[in-house]
Amino acid sequence: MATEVSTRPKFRRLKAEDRRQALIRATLHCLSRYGPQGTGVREICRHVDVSPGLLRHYFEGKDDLILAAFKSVTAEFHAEMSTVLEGGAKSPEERLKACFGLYFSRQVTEEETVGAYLAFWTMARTDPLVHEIQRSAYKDLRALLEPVLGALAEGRGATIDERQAAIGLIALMDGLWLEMCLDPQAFSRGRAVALSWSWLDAVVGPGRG
Amino acid sequence: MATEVSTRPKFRRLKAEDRRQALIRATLHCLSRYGPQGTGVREICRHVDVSPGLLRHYFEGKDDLILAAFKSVTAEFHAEMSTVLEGGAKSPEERLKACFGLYFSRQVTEEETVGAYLAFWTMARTDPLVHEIQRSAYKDLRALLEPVLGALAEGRGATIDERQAAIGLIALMDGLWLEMCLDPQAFSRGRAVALSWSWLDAVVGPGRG
DNA sequence: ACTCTTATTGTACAAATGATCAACAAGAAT
DNA sequence: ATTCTTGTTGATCATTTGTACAATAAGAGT
Repeated sequence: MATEVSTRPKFRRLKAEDRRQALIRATLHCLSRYGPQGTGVREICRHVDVSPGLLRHYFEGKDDLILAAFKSVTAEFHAEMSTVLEGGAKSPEERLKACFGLYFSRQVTEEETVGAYLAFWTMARTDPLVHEIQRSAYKDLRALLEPVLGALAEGRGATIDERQAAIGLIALMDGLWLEMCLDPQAFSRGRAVALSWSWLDAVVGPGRG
Repeated sequence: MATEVSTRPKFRRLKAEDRRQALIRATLHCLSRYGPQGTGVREICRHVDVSPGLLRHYFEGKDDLILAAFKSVTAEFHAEMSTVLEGGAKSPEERLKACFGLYFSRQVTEEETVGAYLAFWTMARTDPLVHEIQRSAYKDLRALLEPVLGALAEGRGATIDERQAAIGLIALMDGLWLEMCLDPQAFSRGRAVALSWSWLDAVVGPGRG
């Protein structure tokens, strides 16, 4: 019997960007699942099967990692919202339907984001960097929604204040989303979507329902 | 010169309930101002000018204290909402106006509650006890709103699903409140109130505006 | 004055935290 | 094969955390 001298590698070297992404994903996972308390350097690195010391090779520290995670989340969300709301050919109704789908379906079901957002919002209150990300993410979403709402109103022969309508819709969606995450049994996903639609109908005039 | 033998007390003994309340208030203050990270046993007790050890005399531990703080907040909020929404003689419009006043004025201006709520919501995702408080607080608020919304609709000759309307209004208010707290410059308090009214008008039919 | 209850203190301990860094080895380049 | 770069390790440090507890003294009752 041959002595197993084939020393298999004790670890694998990953490309810088891959490792970064892995660490960020693990951070989001911990933040969502265990909250800020349970999101320690060791816990994060354990999820990537990596030594705690490695964190500092890719990030300046824990805070920097969490900041990067927030940036990642908002960027991804904005990208998805972009493709959904700027879909050129589709009608405003279709775009908004897809928007509601993003808001109420995936994020809630996977249950992988609420905890992270709660953590980010908490940090945004004391950390200027985090606050700025939150601020611009909100502004970007509003900017995406305004023209769609304008088009919807125009199509229905109504005149609205796009800015105000966007603010209202975002608040409604955020509120529904948050309460849905905090207690999934409070009301169904379908009701959240229906409430969003009825709000729209009320603001821009009823569609062909 | 008389030697100042008058040994003034090194500390004052307070009535149990007073000390409890003081500790709870300090906890909320820290939670709001510094976030969960900055809310340690030592920091809390420093705000009450009390030794760290005293905490365990009134509470089973830090978690118990925070739980008590959450109970306190929700109880106070419910009490205020009760007096405002159940005001017998007043019209539904007047009651809701007062409700908006509570939601958007005091809590936001003082800026003493967002941080606490974010912390509680975070805990609610992992701690069943906290989750139950959050759950019942939501249910209670909804129960307070439903009859008022029903009366408002009836007064305007409309028929609505009170439950659904309450869910929508709460979500809208929570969303507006949250975004207002996260970035006070995003929109004004007046706009938040106006948006709430326009939502109501849209749902139950326009009032004499 | 004296006693007695107990609110309050202050130190100390064990565990967990984020950060540090010298040593190691994987894998590409030669 | 050998060298070289650097991604990775793992033990360690200084703090900070929540908790425990024996000692102290405030303040009411007598």
